[in-house]
Amino acid sequence: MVQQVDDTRRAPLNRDRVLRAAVALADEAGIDTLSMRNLAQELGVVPMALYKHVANKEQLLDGMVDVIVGEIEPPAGDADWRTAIRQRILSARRVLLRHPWASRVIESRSQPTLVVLDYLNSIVGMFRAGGFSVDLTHHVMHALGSRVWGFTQELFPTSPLPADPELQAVMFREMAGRYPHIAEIAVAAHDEGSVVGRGCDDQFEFEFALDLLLDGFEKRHQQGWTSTNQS
Amino acid sequence: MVQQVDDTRRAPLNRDRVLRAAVALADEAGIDTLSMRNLAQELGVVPMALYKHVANKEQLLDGMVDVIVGEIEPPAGDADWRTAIRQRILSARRVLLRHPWASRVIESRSQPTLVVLDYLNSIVGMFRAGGFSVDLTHHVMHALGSRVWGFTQELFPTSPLPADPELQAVMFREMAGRYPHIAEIAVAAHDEGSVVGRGCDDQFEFEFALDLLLDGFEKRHQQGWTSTNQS
DNA sequence: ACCTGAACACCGTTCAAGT
DNA sequence: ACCTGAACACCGTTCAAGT
Repeated sequence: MVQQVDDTRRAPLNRDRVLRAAVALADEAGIDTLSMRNLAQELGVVPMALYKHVANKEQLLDGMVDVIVGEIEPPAGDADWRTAIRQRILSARRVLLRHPWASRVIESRSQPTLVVLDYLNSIVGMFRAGGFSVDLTHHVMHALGSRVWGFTQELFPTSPLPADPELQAVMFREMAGRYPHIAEIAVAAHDEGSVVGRGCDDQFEFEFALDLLLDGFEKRHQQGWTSTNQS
Repeated sequence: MVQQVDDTRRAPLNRDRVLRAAVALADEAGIDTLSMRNLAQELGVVPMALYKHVANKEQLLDGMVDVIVGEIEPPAGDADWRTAIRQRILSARRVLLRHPWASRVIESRSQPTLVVLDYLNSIVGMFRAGGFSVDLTHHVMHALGSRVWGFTQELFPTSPLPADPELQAVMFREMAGRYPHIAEIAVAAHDEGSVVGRGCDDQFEFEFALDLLLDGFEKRHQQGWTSTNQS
């Protein structure tokens, strides 16, 4: 039995097994726990054995992003540009929600991989297929920014509230005194009448901003906007 | 002379001197070079001496963000909400461009400091003063995201092009073959007729996206949008 | 030729010994 | 009581010694 476990672990390593183990480790233990040393231990090999399949840690992270991109659904062929892009981005978002570390890793990449370029190229192509000019498509991709991956840079990560409800109330009263405007919109986050902000509906916020952007894209497209003829 | 330098360095440390030295070190040598050990050396003290003024490295980074926020211009009192907010955000952007490490550090914070809350509170207040409902202001702040700081999460940092123009041409031809849509919009980045994308006008892209968002905010405000009455 | 243990050059932070 | 050197528990990666 122990022998069998050893055999499994000693199954020949390859790049794919390394990457999948890295994704699994990051999913389970968090990205901070993902070190070359920990990953090697997880795979039952010596740390240096990893360096035969990835040149260094940066390339490991690149490969992990590629695994994630592979999980994004291909575009629905029949829909108009707006719904097709919307669906694709929301699919990317579902993938990122399954892998909470992924947005941080994506942000940290300095060079896109071929797989990433494929994904971006296909999104760009969807705007072009929808009749967008090269010029407008360019600016629209910039405006989308990290939202093509399905994530927004939040102002600050939803700070976990203290468990003690009394302490919550104290914190909230302090907030309301010093930061009345923030307190106001924190309460507006939900309409169940609770006094304390319990965090927001991230999905709603994401779609609100995405649709607002798509509205603007559509309008400029219809108006024949170009970077040189704008008012 | 040497004595005098030593005296300067041994001037009593305080939190402010530590933070300013950290900002200066990050500006000059990059955020990766900013370690507690390097910072201490820069200040001519032993590493552990820093821990009397900041609890740990996280708090040092928090303090550095506070320094940056202090450089953002206060709001112009007389303008309408749209121009006032626009000006403020573009001021924040100029600050961030002076401190290239700042956006990454801001993103990495897990709890906003009091100074950061002050800044955000004042932005929220600007929407409220412009007549925005609490509800709409809430969603609008989310849609703005990191743009209230004056930065966009780029899809991938402008990868420095190889110096060799011949190598550039080869790379571009490969790109055009594999990623025709990306190649197309890369060329559109500028109209000087060069074949190779030389990076984009970041300021133009930022303002394009910001104005598109502000347009959308204005429209929804005028229409009396609420999260419950939307079509 | 392949594999890998030890070592290198770093981290942030703890802790106990020295003043 | 204050200050600080040494040490701890980590990193990613190099390199040379062992098979």
